[in-house]
Amino acid sequence: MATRKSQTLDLAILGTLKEGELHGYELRKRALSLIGQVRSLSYGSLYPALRELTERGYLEVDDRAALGIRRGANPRARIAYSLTSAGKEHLNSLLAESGPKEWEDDSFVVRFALFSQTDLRVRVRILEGRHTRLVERLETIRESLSRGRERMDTWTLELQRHGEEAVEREVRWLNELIDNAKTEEKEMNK
Amino acid sequence: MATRKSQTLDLAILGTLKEGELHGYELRKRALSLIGQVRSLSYGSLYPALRELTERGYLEVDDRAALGIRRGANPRARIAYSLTSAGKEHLNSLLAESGPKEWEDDSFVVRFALFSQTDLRVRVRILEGRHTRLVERLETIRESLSRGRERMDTWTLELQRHGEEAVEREVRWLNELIDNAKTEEKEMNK
DNA sequence: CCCTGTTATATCGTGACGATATATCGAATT
DNA sequence: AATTCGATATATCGTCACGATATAACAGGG
Repeated sequence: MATRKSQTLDLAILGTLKEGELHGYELRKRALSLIGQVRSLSYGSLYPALRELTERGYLEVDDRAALGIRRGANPRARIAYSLTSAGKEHLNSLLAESGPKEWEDDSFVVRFALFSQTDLRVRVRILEGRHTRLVERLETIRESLSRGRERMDTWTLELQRHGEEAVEREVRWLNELIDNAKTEEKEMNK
Repeated sequence: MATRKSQTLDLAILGTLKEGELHGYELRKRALSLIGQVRSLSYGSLYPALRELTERGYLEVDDRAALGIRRGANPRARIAYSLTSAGKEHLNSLLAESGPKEWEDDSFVVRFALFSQTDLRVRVRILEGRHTRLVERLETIRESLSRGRERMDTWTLELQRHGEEAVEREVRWLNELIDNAKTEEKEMNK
């Protein structure tokens, strides 16, 4: 059994499927509207993933259309996938656990898009993790900027400057979100 | 002979090597300072690329250190790579030609970082190409924003909003750069 | 009743890269 | 002077992700 890696893709699929059963084609579109900004999602990744998640018991297949016959022959069969209860559990544990590379662009965006299904405390943890990561990146950039200053190519410099700005913006954005979340947290504890 | 695809990597390597001979390890660091923001560059990609570029005659190897003996056995051998004249030509043609996917993040960043070696007219073309591409992306985002409005998840919405802003900024940035370039162009024609 | 575009599932080859091995050197640390 | 440790440096291999592509059914405009 081809063991895939990317938990990110699993998350995206399971998270999208949380709101009801879907067939592959539609699933892809929905998932892309979540994560399309930073990731692509080709069928070459999607269908193998769907198959494996089914094998593992996280997904259930309801293929009324293509019952039994002509597997793999008839497109337009509309094979509907839905979460099993094990699948829901798995989704929850994925949402709660902190995987490796949790703060990478891909992973963060997916987790963020699924925030409405995520516990408030976990949300804060994810936001803060991303924050730390970005501040680190900012330091790296600034260091390289001050180190090079005179020696560096004009255009490389300009690129770096622009990159710095973008990261700064995202840090500020995160700050706001973290503030909001913490306020919300306090109000719930009252 | 393993034929690689990515012209982007070729560009990065040749462009970095334009300023003088380097060995792999150092080359990687320099190249990363150019494109590190958007791309990673692992040895698993770098060394095969170096080998192939050498085979194609674009690179020349000057391994004083590891002359003849113990190939592949001795690290620290400091194998220095430098551009051949064919390599310089190839670099120039890569810079001038418009490859497929010219406006992807990766490709654009590399081409931008090498602007000091790029003809002014080509610079403008690249900037404008990138501009069009981003405006398209912006339209897609906006469309999806207005289509969903009420129906869409709060967090997905917020993510999209933030993404929109980032793209808008980059468009403005490009506008400035294009203006500058065009001004420069006119002054040269006087 | 074509023709074109969209919906839909599915697979395959391969290129890219993470992980890892190996080894040397310089500079602290003891 | 011995020893540790991190940085320097080259190299390869297995495998995963995905682009490209095939197939075909359907809707609807002309």
